[in-house]
Amino acid sequence: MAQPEKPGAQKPAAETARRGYHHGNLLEALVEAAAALVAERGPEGFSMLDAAKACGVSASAPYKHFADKAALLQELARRGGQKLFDRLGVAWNGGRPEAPKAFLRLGHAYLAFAREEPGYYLAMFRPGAPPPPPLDPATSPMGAALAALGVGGAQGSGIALQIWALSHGLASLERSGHLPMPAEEMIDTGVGRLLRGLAVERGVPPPAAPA
Amino acid sequence: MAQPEKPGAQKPAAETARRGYHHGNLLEALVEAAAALVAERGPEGFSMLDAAKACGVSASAPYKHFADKAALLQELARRGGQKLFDRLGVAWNGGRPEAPKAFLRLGHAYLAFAREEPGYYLAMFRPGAPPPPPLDPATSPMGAALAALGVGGAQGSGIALQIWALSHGLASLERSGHLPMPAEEMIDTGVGRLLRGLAVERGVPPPAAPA
DNA sequence: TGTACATCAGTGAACGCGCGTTCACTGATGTAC
DNA sequence: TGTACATCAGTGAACGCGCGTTCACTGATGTAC
Repeated sequence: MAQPEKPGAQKPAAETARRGYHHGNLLEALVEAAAALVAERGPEGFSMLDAAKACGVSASAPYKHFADKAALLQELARRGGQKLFDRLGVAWNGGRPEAPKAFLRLGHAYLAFAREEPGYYLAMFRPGAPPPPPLDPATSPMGAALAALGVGGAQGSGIALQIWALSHGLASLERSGHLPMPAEEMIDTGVGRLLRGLAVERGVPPPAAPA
Repeated sequence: MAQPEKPGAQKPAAETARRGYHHGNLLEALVEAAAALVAERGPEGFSMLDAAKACGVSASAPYKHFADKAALLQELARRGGQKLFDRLGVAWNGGRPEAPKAFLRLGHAYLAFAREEPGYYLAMFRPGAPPPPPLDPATSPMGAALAALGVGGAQGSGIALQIWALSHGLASLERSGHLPMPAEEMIDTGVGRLLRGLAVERGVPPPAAPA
């Protein structure tokens, strides 16, 4: 499944470069091309033919690597989950053990992912995608992330889910052009308010608003 | 544009009922059919032919009322904006002048709209939809709503936008099956926390958590 | 009340297109001897 | 080092389909006289 990168094999602009009859790394190139196309036109606006064309390959070649179009999109979503999971983990660990800082970084990482990897992001949340078992750590990336962070499941205060929902909403609204101010600002004040609100709820002194 | 309802013209299951050569209210029926189809299969999974079929009409009939497919989807989004605007207004006014209550109702109304009118909701926020000028009250439904509520624009505390983003995120995550608990619960505690956090920020006594 | 006519919402056949997918094939690669 | 062969990632022609859209038409409706 995982194609190890050969040491000497640099490939800038991998999609268009062909090295002869065999492509060499068509599977990877197809995923990248799909991500770019989905980013451009949305999950439904992309076609197998376009992906093949972007890789400089005949229309039937992709079927040597993916059973059908749905399989390619699913792989895109799967990888998106992995990428997001990695980013969230780095962000969280970079902020621990200060909860406010960690949660803030989590939100920023989420926004950055949606912005920098729109193809993967859209593939993950496309309408009609097979819904994962809710927050099952085995299949849902956020489930895995939240579980790994020790804040998942239905048993907690819900603060992690609220920060996730806020981030997700901001990312979506930014994408569709509805936000009149930078999403980062909204995350900063929003996460601060959620955490301070939670502290008040629990009767502990609320953390100060960060600079 | 607005087709006044004839007093005696009851129309249960309007789409399928034909009264002869002329449909009588094809435009309305097409919009309703489109909403149902989009709800079922997503904004890209619906076709003009399906809409026509659902109305019991030939494939070319819709073009007497809409220039093309995009025009139908746009009309769907426009009406969705109107419906949402109406719901939000009712919710807000039903909670005023108590801000916590009003904001809570706002969030619930948003969730209810996404749940009960998924066709309109998806049409409004479909990827690739022409982005409205950000929160322009003239064209953006939320812009109009927020402006009417006196909380819009970039000048405020951003609390309205945060509640919107939280609601939007929860609605989207619920749709895609990612939420492990009822969205209403998350709204209740989330809005409470945001408002209490804002109060702390401003140095005023925070509102108690509602029952 | 009856006829002529303008209007216009519908029909249905036809088009061109792009897409997903198949299938028999062929060229390149690597391994066995 | 050289030849035979298995493997398999590619080709390219072909298919069937559904869709968006057009066009000349026709049936129903309402108004003028």
